[in-house]
Amino acid sequence: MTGQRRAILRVMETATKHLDAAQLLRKAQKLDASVDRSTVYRTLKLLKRQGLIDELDLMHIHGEGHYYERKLNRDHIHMACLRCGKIMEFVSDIFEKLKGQVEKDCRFRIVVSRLEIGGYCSACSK
Amino acid sequence: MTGQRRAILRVMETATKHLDAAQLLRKAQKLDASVDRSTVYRTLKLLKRQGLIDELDLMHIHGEGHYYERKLNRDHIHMACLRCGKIMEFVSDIFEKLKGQVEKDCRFRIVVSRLEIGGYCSACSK
DNA sequence: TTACGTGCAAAAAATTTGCAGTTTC
DNA sequence: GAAACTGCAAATTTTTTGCACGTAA
Repeated sequence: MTGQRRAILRVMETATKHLDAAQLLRKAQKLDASVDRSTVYRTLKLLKRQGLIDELDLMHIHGEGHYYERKLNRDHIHMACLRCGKIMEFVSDIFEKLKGQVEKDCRFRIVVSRLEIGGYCSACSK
Repeated sequence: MTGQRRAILRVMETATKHLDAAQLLRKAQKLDASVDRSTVYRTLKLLKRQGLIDELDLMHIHGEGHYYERKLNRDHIHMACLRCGKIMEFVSDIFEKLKGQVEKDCRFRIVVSRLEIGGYCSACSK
């Protein structure tokens, strides 16, 4: 556990929205100016492998990069408005049921799952 | 409608598995040697916007690129085995129900949705 | 004809790697 | 002290863009 990793983890823990690698780098450098881009990528890969964070695309509304958020107890769906760009989250029992069905019907042991939906939010579909 | 686009479309239509941009380029060039990488990307963007193809990550099992498949009537889930790399598809009524719930409960008009699951297939979890 | 599509080459964006030196435990 | 981690710079990988030319309708 190094100072650089501590800074990156701190940023992930306190983030209020989904961050991409570049944003994460900038924020981590405010806590420890020595943090390098490659350390960010290396740490993200590590956290991903440990299952501590989730990687998102958010429907690539901005660019081709990835976004990250820490994994919480409860999985959630991400919805991205194709017009205003707003990202919404939604927890659903039906989603849990669906995953249960996949595990059972396909005999597939789920490690990670990602449901992203693109469309128009209530404000934008008026 | 140009010869290049025809070649790209033909490849998409006859593909038996998910192709990334580089594979699509190679296959399209076998039909029309003049097809350029940028035309592939431009055509993919077009087809994506028209809702004729879906873009997938397949959990980034190989590299950071995207995969493409033509959109069929019925949406399906993609499962990627983290050990053997096999990609499986699964159609589920519960998935349809989940999307209905999102549209209703969140007043969100769904245009495109993508559910990807990473884990271990039946053969690999033995 | 004329708007749209194309190849080419170069740039941009996103991520990874080799390496020599540092830090953690 | 050994193993793991780091910054740096350069390389890869993936996608996009500008531009002059070509082609479908």
